[in-house]
Amino acid sequence: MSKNYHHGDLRHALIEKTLELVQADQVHLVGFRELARQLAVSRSAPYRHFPNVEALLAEVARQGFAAFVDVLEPVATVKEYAPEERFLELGVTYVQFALEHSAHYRLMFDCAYFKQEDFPEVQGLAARAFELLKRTSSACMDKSASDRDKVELATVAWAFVHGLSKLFIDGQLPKIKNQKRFIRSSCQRFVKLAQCANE
Amino acid sequence: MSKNYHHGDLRHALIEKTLELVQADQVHLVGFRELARQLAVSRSAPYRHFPNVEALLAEVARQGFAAFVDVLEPVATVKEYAPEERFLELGVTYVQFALEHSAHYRLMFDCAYFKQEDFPEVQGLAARAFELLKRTSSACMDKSASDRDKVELATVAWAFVHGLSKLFIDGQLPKIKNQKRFIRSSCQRFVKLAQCANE
DNA sequence: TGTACATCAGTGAACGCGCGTTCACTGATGTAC
DNA sequence: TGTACATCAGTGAACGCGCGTTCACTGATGTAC
Repeated sequence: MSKNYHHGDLRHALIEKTLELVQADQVHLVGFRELARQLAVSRSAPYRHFPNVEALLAEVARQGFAAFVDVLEPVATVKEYAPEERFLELGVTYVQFALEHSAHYRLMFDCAYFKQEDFPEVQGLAARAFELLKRTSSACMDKSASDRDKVELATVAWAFVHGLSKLFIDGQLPKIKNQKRFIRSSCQRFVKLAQCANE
Repeated sequence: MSKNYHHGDLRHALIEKTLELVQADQVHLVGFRELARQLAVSRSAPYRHFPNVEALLAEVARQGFAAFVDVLEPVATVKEYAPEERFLELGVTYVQFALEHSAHYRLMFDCAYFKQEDFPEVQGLAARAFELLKRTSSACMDKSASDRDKVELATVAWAFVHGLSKLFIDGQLPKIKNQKRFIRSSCQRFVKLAQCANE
């Protein structure tokens, strides 16, 4: 494989470079010209792999969601856990994924980058993630709980983990010493909420 | 005041138009040229009022934070309320402000628009808002609670209201029938959490 | 094993566009006398 | 009350820039015979 002409795996390189720029708070630089420049490739080369920038961003988000579901699903299905334990671990896993893959997380949930409705595969994966959350939180409720209540609890839980992730990622929190410990303990507080909801 | 030459209050008009575009999910259109076009004014007119677009966005955010603090502060200082009541009302007020002023809220908390560290006045107002939240949530805790615990509870509360606001604003929630009622009831659930934290 | 050919991935020039910003200018407004 | 002048807010032409996108092209790779 020649080093000068055929890049080898430009498609993959475009995706990686995009993540790198997002991570470095430089989304405004994500564009075919700039990417081509940074990858030392001609301006028009990216068009071999994506019809336009939006499609590239959507593909990155899709991969992010796929990885997200892959990480959450096993946690949501551990049979040995009690419902509250599963709920807790799912929350912790959610926030940790967001922090470890912050560039992905940003692209996944910031509607400014691409129109989710134009990419049904992305929507499908996002819906699966929410379903996992709903199923796991619902398992902590009384069997008599209405579907409306279940959706509400899932939404409240989602708001919490999403908000926490966003504040961390955007650097808006006052410094916290032991981040992992903080995430776990705040999620623990949160699970109690589900128990209160039954009362 | 001539209608054709002197605009009258271009500064104000620029701010309003910016909010209008953000509200309509068209932040990408916010720029001096486009604003000038929409306000039927020459390209260079905006420079009479702001040195650059970032300064305009920061000013809009500053006004947003000022209004935010103005709305939260009275709620946080109602003496007739019990601590838990104040905490609850503050949360409800927070989310309602975010939804009623969603364009402002976006500019206030999305770090992509301008560098907050370059605008100390904005930072100061943001810090005041967090202080209000911290003071109000702390009042619900045992007197023996450490400052660390107080910051933690405030952060958890912030994560929740911020996450809920963001999900609503970005249209990522499944449809909810009675939005106001939902906000109140989920904040109520949340306040119980503060009580649990004392146990 | 060698050659001919199809295919694929990247090139580089070119088009048109919108942006930010500067600058000498001018019309409108307010103020001093 | 009227005039002269300073000041302010907007004009419009111009500069340079980076972007997305198209298009005819060519070098590299793989495959069939």
